Amino acid sequence: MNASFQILERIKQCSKLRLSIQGKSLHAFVIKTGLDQHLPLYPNALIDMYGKCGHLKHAVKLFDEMPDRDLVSWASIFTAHNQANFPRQTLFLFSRMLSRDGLQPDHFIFASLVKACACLSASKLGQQLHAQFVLSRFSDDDVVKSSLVDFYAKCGLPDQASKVFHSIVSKNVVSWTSLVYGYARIGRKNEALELLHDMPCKNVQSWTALISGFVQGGHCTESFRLFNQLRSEGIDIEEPFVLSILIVGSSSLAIDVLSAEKIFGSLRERDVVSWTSIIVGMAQHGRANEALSLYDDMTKAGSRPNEVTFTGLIYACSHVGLVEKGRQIFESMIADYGLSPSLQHYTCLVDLYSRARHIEEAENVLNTMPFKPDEAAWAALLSACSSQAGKNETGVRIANHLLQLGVEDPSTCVLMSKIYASATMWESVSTVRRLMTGMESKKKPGYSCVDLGKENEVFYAGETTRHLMKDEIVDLLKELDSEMRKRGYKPDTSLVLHDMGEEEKERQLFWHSERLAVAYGLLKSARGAPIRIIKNLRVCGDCHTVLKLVCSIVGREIVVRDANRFHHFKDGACSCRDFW
DNA sequence: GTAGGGTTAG
Repeated sequence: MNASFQILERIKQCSKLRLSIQGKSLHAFVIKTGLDQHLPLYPNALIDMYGKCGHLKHAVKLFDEMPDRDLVSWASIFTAHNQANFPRQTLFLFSRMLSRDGLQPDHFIFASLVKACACLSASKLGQQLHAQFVLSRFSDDDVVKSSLVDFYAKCGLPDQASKVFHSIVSKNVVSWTSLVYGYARIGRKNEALELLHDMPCKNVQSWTALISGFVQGGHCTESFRLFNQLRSEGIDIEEPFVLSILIVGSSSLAIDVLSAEKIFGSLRERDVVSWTSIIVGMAQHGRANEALSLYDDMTKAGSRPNEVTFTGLIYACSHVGLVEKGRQIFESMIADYGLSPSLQHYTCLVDLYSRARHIEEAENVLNTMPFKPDEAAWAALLSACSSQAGKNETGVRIANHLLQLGVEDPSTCVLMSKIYASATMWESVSTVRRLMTGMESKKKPGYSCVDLGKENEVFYAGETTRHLMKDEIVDLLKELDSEMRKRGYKPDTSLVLHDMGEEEKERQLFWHSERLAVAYGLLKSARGAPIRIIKNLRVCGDCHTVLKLVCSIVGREIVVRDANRFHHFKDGACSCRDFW
């Protein structure tokens, strides 16, 4: 019996230290010696070990072969999926746990489920779990509470996070840090800093959480100011972790002083994450050639790219129409690096082909890839069909398919409606319009934030805006409008949903938040400086046209980060090449 | 005495 417990101890060590090779040989040993027949608690410890060492498949295999699974088995398999970044699968498996094994969650299960919800920002489900947890006999558990703090922080609900936080009996660095992150993410700087100040146990991670919270929430200027402040106070934060975040932060601002390239250049040691950060940053800004040449440097420097690196690279190729290069990179990822492409990689590949108008190839990828294509993947192809003459038949087929599948993104609806309209399928057009009206009522209010370095100003859509400089803003927008019309601009009202006259629809467009923000930026920023806008939703088609015209009329660069990507408007064109 | 949970990067 002693020997069994010794083996167990060693398996635990392997989990903890992520020693997958030793773990595997222990597994082999257990089978060879027949210990698996006697070993108590077999194979939960092995499932945990495989999960922690990143061998999800092995963990799942052992789990599936188990005749009787207990809560520990389920908790281990949930953690394995969370760690492999499959939070959806965790939640799916939970429903199986209830239905198949009839087990009720304990505190371990609650914690891993809440974590999955946090990863997905699944606020409704997470709150349901919270309610269930409160009613359970585990409601005193501090770790679950801590996971809830993180969950609310990631969902952008710091007040809820704080409520749970204060109910924690023995608060530790994890619970504190989660709340700091929550405040930072939503831009509540003073609260974040105060909390950090009061924190008895702060470490490098806490500072990092603060900075990354600001970056994630789009408050990039703030994160740099903080970074400088911390440096001047002698706090040791020059570790690759923070710098990687700052590379992301600086590439989302496209600023000069501490630009991503500069930070990257100053790194003493470059790991796969810092290389990937700079590559992704370049790719997002449409600077594909720089991204590709950095990739060359990376491999020459002996750093091994991973899945995320490849996402960035294919994305980069896709933006400049380097179809062949993108395909090669995709293949090299599998053949040279032994990585298995995820749904996201396939979606990037579809995007690559679609943007280059290689519609058959794109459709072929969708039909043969080992994943069920999601809405984003179909939408990439649909977009190509709608902008290419003669591809309407394919477009209609895909739109029909999407209609059956269920659509969630209004921009997909816009594409579908375009396709149906050009096929004169009016009945389908109105079906899609009805769908969109339903979405409209659920839509978050759109806003744009103009970043002027020292200050930020947020604008919401609509003429009720009560801004001190409203008159100046409107005058400038009118002036720009008439100049744009001289250059052939015709408002595209096809995306305005409300049932109203054409003129009224144009008025709606005129008051879109990004225009107000750009006008204010033009009035307030230093001459010649780029105007930087952060928008919570996607830029609409009409605003995209307007911004292209405005940048050439005023001779200024306009950078918009919307919900999906960056748009660099310069000399009448956009870095997204009108495909977003 | 035995196994499972929560913070920060791309």
